[in-house]
Amino acid sequence: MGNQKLYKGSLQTIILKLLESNDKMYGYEITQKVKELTKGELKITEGALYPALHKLEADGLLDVEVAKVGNRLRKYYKLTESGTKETANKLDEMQEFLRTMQQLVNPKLSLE
Amino acid sequence: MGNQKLYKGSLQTIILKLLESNDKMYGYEITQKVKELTKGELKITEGALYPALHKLEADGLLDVEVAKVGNRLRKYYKLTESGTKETANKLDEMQEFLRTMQQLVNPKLSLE
DNA sequence: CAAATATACATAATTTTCTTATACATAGAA
DNA sequence: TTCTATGTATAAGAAAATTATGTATATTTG
Repeated sequence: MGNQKLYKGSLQTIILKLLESNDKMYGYEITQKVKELTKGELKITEGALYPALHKLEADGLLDVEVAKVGNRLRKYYKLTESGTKETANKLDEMQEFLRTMQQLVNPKLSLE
Repeated sequence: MGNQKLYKGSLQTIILKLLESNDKMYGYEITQKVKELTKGELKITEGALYPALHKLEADGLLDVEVAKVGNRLRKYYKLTESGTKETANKLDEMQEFLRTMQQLVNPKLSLE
């Protein structure tokens, strides 16, 4: 907590992208994967993650499948068909955002 | 309206960066400059812009100077000393964000 | 000349998306 | 046995937008 350098709105994109790469994942696994990929720089908090997963599911972008491992619950999420499409859209939007920020922050680069 | 592709939290950085490049600007001018630099892709709405300017001013990052042009008001904003420092911080954070997103979205690239 | 558009500021209600704190429960390590 | 890890969840509140108005002057266009 407290070290968040993420702009708001990017969490959905991260979740979707991870599910595109990893087929199915559960919540806790996502938090660990993000920590690993960013070498600890970024920590996804549960308070942000679970509501986001629930929303993506409610919006029909994710399917959920409950598994019991030992005596504990896991909820595996995977992309639906429309989730796969939306992932592509979100990634495009992110590229667009990066380009836009580049134009604003370093206009010289876009002249050539 | 409606075409916003900005992640929340990036508007402050944009404003600060523009003021770093242009010394002093007024609100409407900022909206036009952003439109120009992004070739119309990005439109800063007043409902976001003016509260953001007021907050930056309240936080001591901007100074304001009211000018009368014809019969109309203009409020010119410029960076204070601490605003200049904060601009550097915000730009660093943005670079950090870009790197983090790169690690998450295209992990292959960060291997080399 | 009238009407539409551009210039210029502002705020209020609402929504989205976080942070922070709390809660519950099992499993493993110290 | 206590601390940490694993695993999910929600509630209160804050931050930062969107959307919709409101007010006023200046300019362009039909």
